[in-house]
Order: sequence, then structure tokens, then C-alpha cells
Amino acid sequence: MANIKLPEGYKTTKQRQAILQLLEENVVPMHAEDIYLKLKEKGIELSLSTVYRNLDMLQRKGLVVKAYMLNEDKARFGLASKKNYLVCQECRKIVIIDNCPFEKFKEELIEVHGFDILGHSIEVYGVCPECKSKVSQNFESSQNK
Amino acid sequence: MANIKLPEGYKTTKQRQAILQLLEENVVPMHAEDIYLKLKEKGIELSLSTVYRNLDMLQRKGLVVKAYMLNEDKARFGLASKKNYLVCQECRKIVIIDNCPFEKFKEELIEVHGFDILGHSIEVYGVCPECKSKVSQNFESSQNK
DNA sequence: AAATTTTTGCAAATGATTTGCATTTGAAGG
DNA sequence: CCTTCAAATGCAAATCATTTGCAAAAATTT
Repeated sequence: MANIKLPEGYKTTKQRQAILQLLEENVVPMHAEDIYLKLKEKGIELSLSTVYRNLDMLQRKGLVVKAYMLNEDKARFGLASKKNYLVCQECRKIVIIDNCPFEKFKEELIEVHGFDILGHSIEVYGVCPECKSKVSQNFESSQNK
Repeated sequence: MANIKLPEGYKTTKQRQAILQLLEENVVPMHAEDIYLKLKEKGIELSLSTVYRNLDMLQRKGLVVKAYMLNEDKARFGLASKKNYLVCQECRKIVIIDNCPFEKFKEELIEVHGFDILGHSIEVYGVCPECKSKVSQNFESSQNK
């Protein structure tokens, strides 16, 4: 299943593997507590602090991206390799964005400002077609490497 | 200083005005506490909770944007009208991005996915030319917690 | 300036995330 | 397998940003 290789010096534990596998299965980045509860549900024994400790380590090692969605105050964690997506502010529907237009922009930034670009994050706030016809208001976003 | 008009029903207080003015003066979104300390320094009497309460109200009214920068766990607040910019991960230098390339992308999203795009936010992580030459090999340390 | 409504300050409460520490577990070697 | 030791875990307590209740103070309105 999960075949993400851990950095040198880190051991493979059932909790760690379970966390990575769960992240792999989810398109949308999850809250630490969601991860904890989902895994508990699946019968995996772990504690919330183990979840936090692992996510923190994975994030520092670049395998996981930690981010806050608009109007949320709990961090979300997702695999760094995941794709960009849109989230409808109304119904939370997810739409994967296939071609991130950032690459072209990146060239421009490098050229004009001389910056080395290490990564980016684009958040787009919108309402999907279905909800558009009803009422509307909230948002959301993406990650990339 | 050009003043921002408050939404209907909200009173003009010296604390509120000071907060807005400070946000207006800063290109980079600030932490609630920074705002509190800077204003205290300027001799304005206010409390941290007043700062939070105002930022929250302004954010709900759409005048202020609340966001978390990469590797930070305190929210930052900035005027909704501010421009996009680059931040060097080494020296924190700010470079304003003049032509946001998002407009073209926006058309595409609307066309392909049918989403109504309400707004967006782009964060780019990079290293400026000056820092690139000095510390590029030490970059990892700055990314770790 | 009295009446009414909003704001503020303070302190206490919250809630997410972190940490100290004793115990358990994984990987490596014998 | 069995031992060893660093790495990982669970639990509880600690942190730290942010929120909230309430009485007093400041803005508008009358």
C-alpha cells in the first residue's frame, strides 16, 4: 500500500504507516484530529500526539505539506505530492485542477526578480456551478511543489 | 491618511482607526500581536482582545484578509486591497508582483469547471538573488522548525 | 446631557498543538 | 531468536494563540 520511503534514521511503525496511507487515500488535506479519529475507527491504536509528532516530522522532511484553509483555524496536512484543486465554498465539492498555470509564471518571476522559486501555494475562492444557482459565499484551494 | 469606511452600524474608535491605519502602512500582513505591540509603542491604548475582535470583524466584513504563512502558526492580517508579493525565505525581503498572472488562469477555471471565482491568494516561497549567493546551501535549516 | 448601542479591557476560558517522561517498539547484530 | 539501543509511543500536563463573559467606557442618537 503506502510506499513512501521514510527519511534515514526514522523507523517504520504501524502508526506512521497508517498516517501516510491515510493521507495517500485523501485528496483533501486533513486535520490532525480527523486523522486520529479515522485511524482509531479503523482499529489502529495511536494517540493524538503521535499524529502530531509524525505530521510535524514529515512536514519538516518535506513529505507533507501543512496549511490552513480559509476561515479555518486548524492546520491541515496532505502529501506534498498531491495535486491542486478547487473547493466550492458552499458545498465543499472538490475539483482537481489538471494544469497548474504556475509554471509559466514561475519563469517570469525568476527572470524579472531573480528569485529562486522553491514552491508555491495558490488558493482560489469560488462557488461551483451547482451552488451558484442557489445562494453563495465561501471558498478554497491548493498546493504544489 | 486615506481612511477606510467602516460598514454600517460600526462605530469609529481610536483603536479601530489605529489598526486600520497600521494595516494600511504595512505591505506584509501582520500578526495580531505585532499590531498590538506596534500600536502600544505608538502610545495608543488598546488591548490584545480589542485587536483580535476588530480584525475578526473586519475580516468577516471583507475588509481584511486573514491568512497563515508557510511554517507559521499564528494568523496574519492584511487589508484585502493589498497586492501580491514575494517574500524571501532567507532575509524576508518583500518584492511586489505587479502583474498577477492569475487573470488568465481565472478565465480558464471559469470555462473548464464552471466555478465562479470570488478571489484568490498566491504564496510563493523563494530566495532572493542576494541571499541565493550567500546561503543557498544552508537553506534547509531555515525550513526546519 | 440623557438614552441607547457598540466597544473596550481584563481576566478567565478554550482549543489546538507541544512537550516531559516512563515505557514500548523497531532494526541491527550477534 | 535474543540483546541492545535509539527511536517512537501514550499519557498527562504545559503552551500559546485566540475567544469570550461581563462590567465599565466611549460613540451616536435623541
